[in-house]
Amino acid sequence: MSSKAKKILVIVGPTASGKTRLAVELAKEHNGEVVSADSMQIYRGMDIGTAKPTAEEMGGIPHHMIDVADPWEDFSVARYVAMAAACVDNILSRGKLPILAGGTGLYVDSLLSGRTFAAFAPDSPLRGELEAELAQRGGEAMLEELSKVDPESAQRLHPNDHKRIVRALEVYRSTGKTISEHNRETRALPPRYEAVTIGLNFRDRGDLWARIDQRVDQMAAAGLEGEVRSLLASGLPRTCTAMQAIGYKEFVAAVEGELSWREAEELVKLRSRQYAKRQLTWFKRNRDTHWLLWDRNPDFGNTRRRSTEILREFGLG
RNA sequence: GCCUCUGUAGCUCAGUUGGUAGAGCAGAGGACUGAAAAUCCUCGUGUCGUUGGUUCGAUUCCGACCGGAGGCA
Repeated sequence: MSSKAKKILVIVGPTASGKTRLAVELAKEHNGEVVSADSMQIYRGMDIGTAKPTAEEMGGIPHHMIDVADPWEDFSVARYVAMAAACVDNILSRGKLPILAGGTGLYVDSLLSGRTFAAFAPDSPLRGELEAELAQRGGEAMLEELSKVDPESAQRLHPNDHKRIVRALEVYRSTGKTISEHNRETRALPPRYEAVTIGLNFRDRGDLWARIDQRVDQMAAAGLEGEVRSLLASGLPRTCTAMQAIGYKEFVAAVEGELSWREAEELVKLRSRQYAKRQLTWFKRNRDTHWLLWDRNPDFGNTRRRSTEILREFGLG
């Protein structure tokens, strides 16, 4: 591994903010390849509802980390980082510019930070046991138990945050190390890449919402119902991670008659707006992001020029 | 036309035996280290339809009017 800084471009932003298109345009201009950072586009067979770029939208630019898992598989950040880092390194080794583009903040940050993950099998029965224990004893009791070994985490976590309580106990019981220790160690690691980050968003939130609504309408028109039906027909369990995706879980409910199609579509729009807000909360945390804000109608020409300036300042392009 | 019910936060509704009101959802903000499109936390003043009356005091009681739903002619 070379000590030379590995420079990459990162494009983040809420859903429907234009990341995919900007990434492709910049890849063409700067000899780049796109690495997706999207927790749902990794799944094969989930195309319409995840707004996966079509061959036409890719415009001949290689895209990585799309269609790398089957929907019934358990995926994870750890797996993402391992695979995505290999892609990025490979692109760099060929002298091209890696463009990391996606809306899953945890994946983006984990890849860039150099974070490592404890070596243990995530599919051990431990998690299920802990969940059962928590369901029986309650969050307070489990937090109290956690506080015996890891008071720091116990204090940080809310009794209702079951997922993270289980996770903290899981890490401790399977590695003998507390999650606080683990986090402290990984935070001290040097970043894996030197990144310039461009953030895409609309100046007026109402415009983003209109874009989201429009996109959901397009997904429905493009046949999301058929996609969901064939996933269900393949025997995919509806409790798997992939079926938690916005657009899929609501359409599954419609297929099963729990919601009308109209209600399902409205719910997808609502959940997408709420998701976009959470994404913004995450991305705003990075103070180094260069935000480029759209007016109602995105002007890609102008944004491409400004992106190129940002890349130059960073020593790329 | 008459009778009954109804009008409270953006929406659906509680409630105040008269002392100006609170939930869920929506919305806003935040968190986030192996499920992350997941998960979790915080935030509730609004002419209590309008207008008269009774009262120290009315969103609450009474009347009229306006809007909505239903019933009878």
